[in-house]
Amino acid sequence: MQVNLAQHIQKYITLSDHEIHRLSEFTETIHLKKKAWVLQENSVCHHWYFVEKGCLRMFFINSKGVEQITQFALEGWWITDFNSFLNKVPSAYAIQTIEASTIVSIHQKVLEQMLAELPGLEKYFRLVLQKAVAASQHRAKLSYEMSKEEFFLHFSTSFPDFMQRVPQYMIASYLGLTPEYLSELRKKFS
Amino acid sequence: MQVNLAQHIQKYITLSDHEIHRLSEFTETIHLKKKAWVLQENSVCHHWYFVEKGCLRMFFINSKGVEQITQFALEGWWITDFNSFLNKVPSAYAIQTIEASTIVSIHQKVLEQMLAELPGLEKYFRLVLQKAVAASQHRAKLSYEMSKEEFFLHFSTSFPDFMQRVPQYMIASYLGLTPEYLSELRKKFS
DNA sequence: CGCGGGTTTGATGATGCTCAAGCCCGGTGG
DNA sequence: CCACCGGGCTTGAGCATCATCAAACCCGCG
Repeated sequence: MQVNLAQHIQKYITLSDHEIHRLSEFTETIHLKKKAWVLQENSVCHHWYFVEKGCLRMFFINSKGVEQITQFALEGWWITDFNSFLNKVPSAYAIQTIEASTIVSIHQKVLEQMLAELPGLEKYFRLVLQKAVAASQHRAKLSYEMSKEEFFLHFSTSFPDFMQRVPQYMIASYLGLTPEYLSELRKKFS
Repeated sequence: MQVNLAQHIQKYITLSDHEIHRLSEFTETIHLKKKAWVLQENSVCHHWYFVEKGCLRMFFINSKGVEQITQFALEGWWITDFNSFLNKVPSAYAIQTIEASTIVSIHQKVLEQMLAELPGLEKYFRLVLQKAVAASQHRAKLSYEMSKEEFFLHFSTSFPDFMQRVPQYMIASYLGLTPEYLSELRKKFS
């Protein structure tokens, strides 16, 4: 699966040829292999990343020294640490590829320049952010109303393909449960 | 405490007199008393609400029939159910005032009209949404890394004034713990 | 073929919920 | 002005969910 950024934008707004051209100048397309670092912990996250192909994870190291995944990003998703991105403070997170991936990166300052020059793009980013907030509201609701068992079941029936795509311990981390307990649940529902 | 919408916008972008004027025509300012309904469960949430004064809560009824609060909105915050707002589907949430409040409401269609006519405002909403995503990332991180006890302590030291402002059972609901357990924690740290 | 990361298994235990009861206190009606 | 009422907060016992820890197992890869 492959998602081109310009095509993705055109699902939300119409772009002129000029805009498409300028877009490619403001952004940088990067090919990465498996387990490559996109963002190191403690460095400022100056970029916002769009996944054209592959899969990323964002995580931090918790007080017990364990990697805690807070987000995945698949084809067609944007990802960044907004606190670091907006306030230029060191990020508490790391971002890493799970598979070989192609991502489009845009620097925070360049984003603002681009939007100043191509204000028509503002709408696209607003719409993308609206969807992101909708998604995070939905996820918060699920975590309020479901037990870990229900959450696991919901996730595995909603995204069976994704379950195959990434290692179990990453799913466990994202779902906020231990690999041992995930294993128990898998057994229970197999 | 009172926050005027136009002033709030001007913390992010500059507005012309014309824009300020048009803004007031596209929006509606509403005065509500305590426990007034802003959004009823199962109705479509056509509006996005800005709190000028007072305090709102957004909640749903969980499988046990208990109100589960997912968000508060204080002065200077926007609130809506984005899934309902964007997709025009009935909302799973209700929104209600906690105190007598003044809110500014904008209809989804009117928002799009307004932004088409006043594209300079796109940037404001993008920035507001970026901050909203940053906040939800932060909250998700806290819920991953903290026990309920730590989460309670963090919240009560971060927002001591807010703890006074709303009933305890609402704080408990928002923090995802039972009133009984909150009471136990309060005792422990008093 | 052996190593090592990932997964499984099972015993033990803590966190935080449920349920039932009592208490406190502000509001309302007599 | 007082008695009562009821919503919210507290207390405590018992218990479920899910984590921790240790060990074994599995299997792909060097």
